[in-house]
Amino acid sequence: MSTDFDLATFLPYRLAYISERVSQRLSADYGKSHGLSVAEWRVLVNLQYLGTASVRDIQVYTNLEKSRVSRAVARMESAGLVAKRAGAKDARLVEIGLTKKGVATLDAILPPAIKVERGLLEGLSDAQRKTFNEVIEHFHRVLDNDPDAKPRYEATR
Amino acid sequence: MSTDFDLATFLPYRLAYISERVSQRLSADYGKSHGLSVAEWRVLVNLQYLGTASVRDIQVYTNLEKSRVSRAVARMESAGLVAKRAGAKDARLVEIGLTKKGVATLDAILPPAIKVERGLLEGLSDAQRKTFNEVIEHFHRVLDNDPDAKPRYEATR
DNA sequence: ATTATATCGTTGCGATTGCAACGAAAGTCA
DNA sequence: TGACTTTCGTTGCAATCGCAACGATATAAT
Repeated sequence: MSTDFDLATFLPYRLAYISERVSQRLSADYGKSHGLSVAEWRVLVNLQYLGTASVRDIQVYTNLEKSRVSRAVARMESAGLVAKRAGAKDARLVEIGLTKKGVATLDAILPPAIKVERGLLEGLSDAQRKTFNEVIEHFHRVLDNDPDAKPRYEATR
Repeated sequence: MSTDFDLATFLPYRLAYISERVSQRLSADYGKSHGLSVAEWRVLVNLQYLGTASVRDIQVYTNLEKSRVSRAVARMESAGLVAKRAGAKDARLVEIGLTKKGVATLDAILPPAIKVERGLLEGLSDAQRKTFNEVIEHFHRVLDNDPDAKPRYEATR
């Protein structure tokens, strides 16, 4: 029977497409200039926000799979951007923090990213921005109540 | 100096996160039941929409890299979902079309996907939906005018 | 016609991914 | 204390990815 279906107007596709495009634009800055991957970018940014964090912390905040975080951190350690040491209280945890070089990289990388975001939001009214955020939050709530969806913050994945 | 920066409120991250979550929810349906990847799902859906298409057509419509399309089509051919034959007019092109099995799979896969979309959009006012689409379109326009962004439809990539 | 250029689809390659399994280190309960 | 369970981070593995290079075909230029 196959109903006529246009991918271009399909919400999940539209979300994926705009998301990819924005992400690609961001990495045009931090990828070229500093050779960072998306995962590494997210980890870097979160370390600044969290100060010191375990792999698990980062995993939750960045919504990245834990082996991806682990490997991103390993690469960044080799690159001298972060430092790792065994947890003081809990030896299972690893305390990860930014090095000076990491902070410097962050300071070089963050402004252009913020600039891109500003460029995207410019020209929108406050009402439009507000509604946009409300709608996204609505999507999340729908998924929160959907047993087949992944939880918003997942412990182990 | 590192300004305080919260990833959670950063637009590109919010887009990536909701997009991932929705996509994950979708594939919970078509992935489990039919073993399809995201690429294969998009190709399948577009073949129904386009009728017969070349790799290049699909590449443009689905916004997937061409080798990804090529491999997705190859896998789907092995699975008996699509049929390939050399182009009649232009021998460089490949004419790809759905088989009966492909159509049947599509008919099994599309309704749940549409249902998920409906669930997401339910509870929103028409005004909210309209604004949401306008905002996304605005993002695209900003990127269209950004020389560092990837074109909306790219010829070869 | 011949040469040069462009397009299409596939494939080799190295890198990255997610998943599952694992050892190490807490935590729980008797 | 000792046995069992849970949590944390890493790693092996197979699958997938994007990029670049390629052969094949078509188009353009002279």
